Amino acid sequence: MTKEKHSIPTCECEEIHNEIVEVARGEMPDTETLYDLADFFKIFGDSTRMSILFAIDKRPMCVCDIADLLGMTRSAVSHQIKTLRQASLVTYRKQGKNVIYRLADDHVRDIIETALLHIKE
Amino acid sequence: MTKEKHSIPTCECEEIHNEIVEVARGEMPDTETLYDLADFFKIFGDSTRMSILFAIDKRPMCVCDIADLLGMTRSAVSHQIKTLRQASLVTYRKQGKNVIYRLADDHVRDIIETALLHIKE
DNA sequence: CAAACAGTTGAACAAATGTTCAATCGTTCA
DNA sequence: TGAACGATTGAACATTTGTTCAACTGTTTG
Repeated sequence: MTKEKHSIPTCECEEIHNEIVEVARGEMPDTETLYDLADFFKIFGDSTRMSILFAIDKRPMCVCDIADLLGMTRSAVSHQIKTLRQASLVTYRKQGKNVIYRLADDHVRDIIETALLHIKE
Repeated sequence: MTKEKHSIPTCECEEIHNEIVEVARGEMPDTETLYDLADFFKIFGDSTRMSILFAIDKRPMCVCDIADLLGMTRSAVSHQIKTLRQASLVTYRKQGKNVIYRLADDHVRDIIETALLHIKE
């Protein structure tokens, strides 16, 4: 694109803390880890998905039950469940015509518990 | 707006687990908590904000330093920092012309640590 | 005081995300 | 086999979200 206005559009203040910036740069996680972390949290960042996680927390349920419980269409639930599956937050088991979903492991509960502590100051 | 197609657009299967749904309904957190939780996680669900959190984790820094470290404009950093401040994830201290940002508390580190465990299977 | 600079803000634009709708898949069971 | 049903999927649409740009605040310092 060879488009340049003033060479770099970023910070140009030289006066402060250049050593600190360099040290911090060396300690940053690699880009992929940062994206993976963000993607992981993105899953929790939707109240519908959060509801689904709480719904199946104690009692595994099928899509139809979840839809009824949360007042959503089955389609919407299915779309969100797919997201949760891809992030390995839920697993499933087929049972007759139904697909029963449950939480994948205990990390999920731990993370939500810690978050609850934080938002209650 | 008085628009109704088939009374309710949700799940209508009656065959399964109505008791389970009712019990689960009684155990759901209230709506506000669900939204607060989702909003809280939403903050972590962006790689830029995640980078900022890691950047200031060990060493408090000013906006200018962060912008330089992450290759962003000061404006973009400031916008994101505002989000982090509103969620009480960072605090600041004025120092001369600069505003030095730091992590607010240890919950933040705990949550990120647990997430790191999860994404590494 | 006025210039310089760190930082903030709002509007506009572009990209990502969630829900709906309709079509489809795959099991079950009459 | 074929109808019924639970579940999934893709495309379209509306909403949300992040970055850029330009203007502005407030503090420092010559």
